[in-house]
Amino acid sequence: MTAATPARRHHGNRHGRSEEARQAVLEAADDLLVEKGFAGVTMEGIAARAGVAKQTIYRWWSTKTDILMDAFLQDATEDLTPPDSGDVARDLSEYLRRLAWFLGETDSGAVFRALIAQAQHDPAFAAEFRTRCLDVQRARDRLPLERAVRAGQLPAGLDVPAETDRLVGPVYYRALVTGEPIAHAFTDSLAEAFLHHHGQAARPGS
Amino acid sequence: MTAATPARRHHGNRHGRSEEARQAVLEAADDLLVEKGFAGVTMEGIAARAGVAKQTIYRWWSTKTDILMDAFLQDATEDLTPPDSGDVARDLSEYLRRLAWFLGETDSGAVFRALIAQAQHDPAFAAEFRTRCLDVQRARDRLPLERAVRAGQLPAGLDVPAETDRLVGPVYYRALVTGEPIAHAFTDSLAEAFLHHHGQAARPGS
Amino acid sequence: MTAATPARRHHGNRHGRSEEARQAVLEAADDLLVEKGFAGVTMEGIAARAGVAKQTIYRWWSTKTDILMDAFLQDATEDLTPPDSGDVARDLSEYLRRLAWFLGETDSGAVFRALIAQAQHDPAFAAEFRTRCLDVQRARDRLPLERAVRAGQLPAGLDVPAETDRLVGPVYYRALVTGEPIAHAFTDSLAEAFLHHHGQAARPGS
Amino acid sequence: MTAATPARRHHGNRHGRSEEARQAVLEAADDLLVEKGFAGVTMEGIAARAGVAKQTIYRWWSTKTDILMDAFLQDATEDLTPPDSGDVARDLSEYLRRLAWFLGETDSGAVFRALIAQAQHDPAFAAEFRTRCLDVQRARDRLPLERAVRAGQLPAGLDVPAETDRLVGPVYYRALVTGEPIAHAFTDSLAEAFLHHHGQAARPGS
DNA sequence: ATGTAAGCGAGACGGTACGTCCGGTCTTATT
DNA sequence: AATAAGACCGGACGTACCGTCTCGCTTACAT
Repeated sequence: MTAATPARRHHGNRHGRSEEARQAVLEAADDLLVEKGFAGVTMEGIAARAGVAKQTIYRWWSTKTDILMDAFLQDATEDLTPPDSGDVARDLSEYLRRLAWFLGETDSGAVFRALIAQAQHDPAFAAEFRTRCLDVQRARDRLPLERAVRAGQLPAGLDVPAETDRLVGPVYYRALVTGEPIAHAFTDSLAEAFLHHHGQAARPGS
Repeated sequence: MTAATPARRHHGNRHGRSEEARQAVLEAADDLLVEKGFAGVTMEGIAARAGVAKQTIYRWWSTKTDILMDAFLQDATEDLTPPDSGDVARDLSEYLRRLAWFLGETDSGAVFRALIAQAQHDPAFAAEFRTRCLDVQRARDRLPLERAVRAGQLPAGLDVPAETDRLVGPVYYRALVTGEPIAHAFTDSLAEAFLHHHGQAARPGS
Repeated sequence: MTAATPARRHHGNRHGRSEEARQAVLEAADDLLVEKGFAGVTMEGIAARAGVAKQTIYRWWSTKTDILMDAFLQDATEDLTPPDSGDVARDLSEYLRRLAWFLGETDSGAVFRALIAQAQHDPAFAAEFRTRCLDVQRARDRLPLERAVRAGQLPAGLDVPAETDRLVGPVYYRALVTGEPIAHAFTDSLAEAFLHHHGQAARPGS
Repeated sequence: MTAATPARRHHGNRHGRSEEARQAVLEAADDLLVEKGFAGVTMEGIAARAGVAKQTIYRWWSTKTDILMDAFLQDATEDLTPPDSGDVARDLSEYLRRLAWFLGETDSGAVFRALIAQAQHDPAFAAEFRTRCLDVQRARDRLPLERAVRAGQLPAGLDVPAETDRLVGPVYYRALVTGEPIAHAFTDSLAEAFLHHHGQAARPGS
């Protein structure tokens, strides 16, 4: 938590909510998802594991997916930050590998997949999810290409959002739809084909 | 319904199940999904709308997603058949357009997305879903490239499954993750980039 | 249960409810009232102790007091039947003693007091309680005087309901309001004063 | 309350409790009981209506019935004071009429009935209620007979408490149990029978 | 033709989780 | 030191579905 904050420890308080309770809820939700799967994430279960009253949960979140969104926002950045070596080829390739790992192997990635799944089931949630979570994620996904354009390594007129979708799309597809493990060869060749198509020769020693 | 079977109308039957009940259940599940969303699809609701006893549903299906899988298998082929004009460029482009439309606009597509979503939430279901539904779908997705290879329009050594994933991945990504409408320009340029990369010049008049 | 009915034992049934569940609920409610007091009678507690689902309770009863009414109706008659020796003085005296014992000492009496209490708190309940329980009880209370009138031991024009209230009123008052134990002397002198006032000399050997 | 205290309006106070808050709570509880019935009297509701913090209530009262007891003690005396004309017959008859009206028609009477009801549900409360409220009330109920004995209008050896219970018992019974309206004829004949039994002829012109 | 057995609509059952309400406790800032 | 405000934990409320069960009816085959 905010390291600056000294010992907290309070139950109920006129001014503001309990940070302790907030953390406990987010962690409980996260843990339950990983341990028992999405169906195992229940409001009752979260409350019990977090040692928190249901009312406290409903005071600050409206649904369990709302909680998972908060948990995701708190954790995702740690696991998934695009590298920035200055070399497009290397950065792109590395980022796609990292994205594949994030989506398929990490706890945050599991939360993310659960949220995307829920967005299929519930349009209202989908809208909120896109605003609060997905836009952040997509901005991260665009970073490698944006940097390369700024650095002059890619043409200035490049349609970065569309090109990003083409690059990361197959990775998400594998993670979400086929569920296959994603080998480095797969992501590397995605990067290579992209750079080749845009007149950027693959680096010899890649 | 199996056209051979004449008018049925029966309650109970020693030998074999009621085709009437089967159809009613599949349609009820489909309708509920479209009308009320995934959360609105409940066993009780299906039973009530189909005019069928819950026990009859449980006799033949184990979960509501099991029902939706049957509904999908019955409907999907009608909506999504790859074209076969003999021209790779034209067929590929057309198929990607059709896939985008299917995933984003049709009722069957909505069912498909719901099933993919459920596969995120439930690994056991995921396995069954992949065997029963996804493999069929992926086979369909591979058809254009497979035909082109057979016809000599693409190199014989092409890794068709991987290349297919790279082609359709961005379409699924748009449909499942971003939820954006998918313009023809997007799918067309996917096809074009693919053909260009494999030494197949885009047709002049495309 | 109707002793004639053979072995029952069923879970769910198109035709009619489970007698087993019904009994279990009534007994659980009764037991909880005696053991833990009125506040200890909760729908959850009844369900848990009866080994019954809450939904099953709500299917047949609307409130916990509704359950207690059924429990009362089933048990009260056993504990409280007016004697009929043919001698007014003896019967009246005996009945008042028995009534005092019933209200103050028995489990059924405790249920009855709880219901009267609830009737103070809830007018809608009061109406139903009076119709379903109290009228039965008052009819019982009137029996000794009615028999005496029929037997010619009391004047034919006697206002039996009003006289009954005057007789039993003090007993209920002691039981409900003061909570004091009710000595035989108290009820006996009630009977004696009543008979004396109506020109009926007290029996010598009472 | 303490009429001496001047105008107030304060939040917090170094010296003693807020008389304002006390009054507001008692009135809120009273009003809620009359408006919404016993179930509508909740600590939260009282606090909200009185514009008082829950903690303030809990500082001075332990339960909502504790509040209602205070409210009763504050109001009851106003509504129910035994008359003292010097004539037993008249005073007794008048007091029973007044008691019937108090129990059945007044707001204080409604509070009193609610407290008696609660005493059925909760033995601990019953004990406190009898000490703090009921003894006062019974003392009031005994007054007419006590005065008559002192004035020589009734025999000196009369068991006043028991006789009082016999007199008022039927009135409480009608008010609490049957819920019927209590006609003057009913109370008058109670008084008459009592006096007749104790050798006191009814006054001719009553 | 008739008995038997499987599938059927109906619906009660024991459960789990839902989202809400209230009870009582605690902390904070104010007066 | 007492107050208004209100967040906190706990637990009962009444509801919605879950998946299982029993029931009595309908039907088609196998006697």
